[in-house]
Amino acid sequence: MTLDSGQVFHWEKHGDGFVGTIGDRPFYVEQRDGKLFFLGGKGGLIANYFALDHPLAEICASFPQDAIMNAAREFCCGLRIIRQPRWECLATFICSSMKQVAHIRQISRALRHRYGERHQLADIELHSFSAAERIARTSEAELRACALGYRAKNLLATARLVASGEADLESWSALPDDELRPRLCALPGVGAKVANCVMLFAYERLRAFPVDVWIERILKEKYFTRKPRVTAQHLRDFSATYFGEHGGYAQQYLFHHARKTSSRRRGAAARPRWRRPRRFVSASDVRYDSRL
DNA sequence: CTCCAGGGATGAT
DNA sequence: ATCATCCATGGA
Repeated sequence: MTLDSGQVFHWEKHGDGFVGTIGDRPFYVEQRDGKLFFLGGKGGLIANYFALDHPLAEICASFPQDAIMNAAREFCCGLRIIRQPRWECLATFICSSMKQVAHIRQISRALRHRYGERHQLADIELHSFSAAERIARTSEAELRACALGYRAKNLLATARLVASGEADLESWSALPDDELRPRLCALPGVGAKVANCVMLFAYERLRAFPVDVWIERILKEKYFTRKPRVTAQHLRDFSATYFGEHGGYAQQYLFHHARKTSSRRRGAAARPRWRRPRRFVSASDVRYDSRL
């Protein structure tokens, strides 16, 4: 559920699990019987990436108690906000504007296969995400060949700022939210929404509350029912306070629940419901399995 | 076929 | 501050 929730776009289904890279290390991961089995690299890296130390029960308890939030909380049981590498997260969300999740995955794949490093894991071939330095050396025309469209110019310009060190994404982790956000928004192709996504998914700012078309629809239809003319300012103030200290988590639960249960998706209602695990997977549940 | 998607930059009120 | 328009592409 975590890897299919629209926060990260490069993990691909393989057998009963997923293959992908954490930084520059290839992994296969598979959740089975309340444990997380893996192949490749070290378990500690996985536990950190999947944020298995986040106190999920406490976080979910901090969400507001209302009908919409309760439904999302139950539907998304076990979903975590993971710790993504900064550049990888920033680059993919620059590419995300006016794109469906399925196509963002396609763009991520095109960039990785063209500019990422190739890895071998057992008989599986996979590519890590393209370094900023590598993308900075390409051209806008070449990026457009990856189906980036008008986003190519922004990705290239931001890659060059990051590669040159002018935008030092790692050192920015020490900044408070109200200084980090304007730094991100100053990058080409980064506005309020993408900045909040990067803060939430790559800087562990769990209050950051990205408002995309789905969340805006939920806020207006469910929380501001029959109140036309809600200003963007009002929506910002509301989402910044109402959902509490882990507002970003709440936002991800609302997003994933809405996307997976939307009546527009054929057969969504007939889909078998997620079963609540006996307890959340934690860092002590990570198992290496060479047979995988 | 049509509709719309995890938006941002720019310029006009 | 709020709004209109343009920007490319392909999934549903």
